Amino acid sequence: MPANTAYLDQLNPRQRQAVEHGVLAGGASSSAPLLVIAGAGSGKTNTLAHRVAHLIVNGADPRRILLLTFSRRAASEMAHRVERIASKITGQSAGVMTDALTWAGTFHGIGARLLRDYAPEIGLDPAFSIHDREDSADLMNLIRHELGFSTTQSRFPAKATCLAIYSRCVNAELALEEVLRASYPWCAGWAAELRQLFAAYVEAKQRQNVLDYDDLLLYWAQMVAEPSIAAELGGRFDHVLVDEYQDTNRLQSSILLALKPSGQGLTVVGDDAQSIYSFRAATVRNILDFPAQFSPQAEIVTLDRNYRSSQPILAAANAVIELASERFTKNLWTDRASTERPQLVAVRDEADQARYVVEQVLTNRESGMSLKQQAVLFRTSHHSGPLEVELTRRNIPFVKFGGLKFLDASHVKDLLAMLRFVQNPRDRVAGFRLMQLLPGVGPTSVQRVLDRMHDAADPIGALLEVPAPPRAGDEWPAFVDAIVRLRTSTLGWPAEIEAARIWYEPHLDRLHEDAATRKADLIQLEQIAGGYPSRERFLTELTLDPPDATSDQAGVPLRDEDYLILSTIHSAKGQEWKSVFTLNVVDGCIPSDLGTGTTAEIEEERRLLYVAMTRAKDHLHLIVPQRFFTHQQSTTGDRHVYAARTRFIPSALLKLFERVSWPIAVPAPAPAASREVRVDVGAKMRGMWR
DNA sequence: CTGGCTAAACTTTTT
DNA sequence: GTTTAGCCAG
Repeated sequence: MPANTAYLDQLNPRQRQAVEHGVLAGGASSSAPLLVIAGAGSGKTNTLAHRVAHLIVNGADPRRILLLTFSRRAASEMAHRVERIASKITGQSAGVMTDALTWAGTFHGIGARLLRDYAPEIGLDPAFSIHDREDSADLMNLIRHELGFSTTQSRFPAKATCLAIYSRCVNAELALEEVLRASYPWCAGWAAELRQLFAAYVEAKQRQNVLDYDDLLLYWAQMVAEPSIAAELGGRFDHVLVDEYQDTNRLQSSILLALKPSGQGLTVVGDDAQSIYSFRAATVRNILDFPAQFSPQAEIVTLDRNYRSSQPILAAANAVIELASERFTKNLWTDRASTERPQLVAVRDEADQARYVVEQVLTNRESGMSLKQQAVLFRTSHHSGPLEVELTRRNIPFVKFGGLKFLDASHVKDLLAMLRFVQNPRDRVAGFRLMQLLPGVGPTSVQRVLDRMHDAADPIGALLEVPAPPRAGDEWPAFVDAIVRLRTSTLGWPAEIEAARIWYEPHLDRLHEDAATRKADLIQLEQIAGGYPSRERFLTELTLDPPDATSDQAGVPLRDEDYLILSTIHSAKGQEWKSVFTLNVVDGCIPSDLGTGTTAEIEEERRLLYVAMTRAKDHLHLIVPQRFFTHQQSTTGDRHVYAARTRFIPSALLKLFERVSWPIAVPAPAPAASREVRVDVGAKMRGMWR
């Protein structure tokens, strides 16, 4: 043991137990696997970081530690913390150690790396490209079309639905019929066609040398189903640690089990009360079944002391989750006393809700709380619409997490398709998108060209020889030339992306009215590209870890400034703020209208509210607009509906909240009759055209 | 065959 | 409000 163990004294006994579990001097770990049940705000990240640092300080080789987190952001934050702790312990810069902590990332990111490593041994071309969700849906659509399912009598499920069904089968390790019955009953009649579609989809991916998100896990799982590879891979890592284990799915747990069948050196951390990703096939069974999978069974350490929230906030959050029909963890406790109860704020409508938030945020700032210490959370991305308008109007900077991404913009996707096609000319989705940018080139011409490329041993050679689409004119040779130049270029990265942009810009001008603003985005993309060492790394990592906030696209200048955080509740996982506002705490939003089909779905919505509430340290506002305007194409035009407070806060819980109405007093409008018409503006306007 | 048009359906959370 | 299938002129 190192002489300086003061860092352990800062932990509470349970945390310390989790950190020290099974650690022997020399980095050996000789005991049972470990499950840490870590409630919200219980110092989970800190504990995990201490455990990693403790392992390293005691001689574990950081290059032989596999750290799986939920997002790349979480991975890099963890690496940072480990470094800070380790340098404190050893009294020197521990950068050397933690730079070696190279196997920290998401399941998907690590999977991609391992697959490229082992590609030759599993019959995979290591130059594979990775499709994001939209690319995958596009490919699904191409197949759907080829099979003639797009012109069926009654409508075939949309491309995104097909992909969602496929994805669920894969991630939940369930049969198609099972998934259809449980989650997509309205598609049950299409089972045979869907099966045919999925078979063709898998074949197409293999022919085109592309992998989708699910493949990164699926190939990994298949790879370690081969015992010799499993043993080799498991032997590469002395310690495997998994964060947010409640949000992993069956496939991910099979991978873990294959890597570490005895559980030796395995640590998982999670909280079933915060499980909010079952739509992605995550299952709390992973946590519940974890201990008994091993012999000897895993040791369980529970962290139930909350260091984040004030007592009244925690009391309210506990009360909300206590009503869950099924629970496994205990209530959290804290000694952070406060007299301020969380507020339940009734406002008239969404516009008032936006005004209320802005007013409160500004008041907070005047009393010394920076914008960054405050956050606004919501169930779905578009709930923040009116607030964004109000913030913009009042010149309050904000950064939004979740929702529409920079990479979804069509011009950005166009440019990326160009790079992807250069990287992997067999990528049909990229080719389809790209060639149709040319004037006079439509689906039929593209199909012919891609078919020729597909049949050839050398696709680029085939591209050079294929007859130009008849109406493409000069643009065709220019396109082919651009592709060839990029493939053979000595420009290097990131100069290459600039060359691609220069080819693309005339098309952008032709296709879009607002070409100027779109060009600015492309310059932005080029700057982001500069941060990656190569085209391949750029494409892979951008797909797996897209810049998720508008801050990333605004780049460096914003980083030092103060701004308000807007985030979906999902994207707020693991974070905390002094003051938290939650929008639309009404039935129909939380729980979402779309998520009230089964009890399991409703329970997940309840946990979602719990997650939102437990993000707050000192001040929590749950806002309840009384009235919603609906803009559906109802026959009578726009109407409003009255909303009720969320069912997750029934009357019995109201005593835990302070109830507020805003605005406090509505001044009575002057009666219209007392006002005389002084000028008939409408008549004047009509007169202008007579 | 392409590309512009209209009508109608769909609408969450994310690696 | 946005996407998608289908129609039709050139």
